[in-house]
Amino acid sequence: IQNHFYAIAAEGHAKTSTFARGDLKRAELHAGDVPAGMPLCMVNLMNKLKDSHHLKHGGRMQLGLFLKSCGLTMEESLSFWRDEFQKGSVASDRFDKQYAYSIRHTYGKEGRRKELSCYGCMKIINTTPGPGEHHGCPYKEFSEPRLKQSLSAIGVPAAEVAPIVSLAKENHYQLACGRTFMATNRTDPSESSIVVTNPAEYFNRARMLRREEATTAMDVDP
RNA sequence: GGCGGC
DNA sequence: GCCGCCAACATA
Ligand code: SF4
Repeated sequence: IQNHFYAIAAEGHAKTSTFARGDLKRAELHAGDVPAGMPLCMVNLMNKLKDSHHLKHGGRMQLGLFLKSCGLTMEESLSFWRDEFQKGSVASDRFDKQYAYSIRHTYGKEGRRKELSCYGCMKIINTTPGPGEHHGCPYKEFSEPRLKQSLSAIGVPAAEVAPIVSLAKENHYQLACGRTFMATNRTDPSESSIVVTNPAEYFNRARMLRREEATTAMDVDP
């Protein structure tokens, strides 16, 4: 038996399955900052974006819908992408013509007016990035040295890197990702393993845990 | 990125 | 070259 991601929702309709909308704010993404608690696939896209000031279509979809589910409003998303692309070779007038419509569309403000939500892990894992693309799941796509380096970079303790890489090598990507979650968050000790199914849920739950920790710390030290 | 229109 | 429209999810 493996603990599922929603194991905490023991109550009647505590309802975490359709993970609550996150509360990520535009200000947390300033200056190319990568907010703590993001899964490796999204950290990777954030880094590539801040590095090259651009992402191909697949990357924009994967990261854009993720940020939306993390809580960015449409205005915040437009601001974020416009500013980031503007640091590269896409001036704001070209951005408005070439990229803004698609963002409004995912927020249900154009065409059929239907909102989209974050890709699930299955879809991301089953997508293979081509040359110059950085979407997809790092636990599947990265070479072993690169995965090790990336895990260290997001704060996984040295002793935890090997077991995670091992899970990834056995093609247990979502388990590897769950183990990374456990290695970088104060999870319930009763959880022996975690299968990550959705990146936004990963992030929103990481923030919940950090918030809980911050408030309990304040209670102890008033 | 795909489809479509001029 | 200009432009519009689309995709996701879980759930019964
Ligand atoms: S398992 Fe899911 S969340 Fe974790 S890196 Fe892969 S796709 Fe992203």
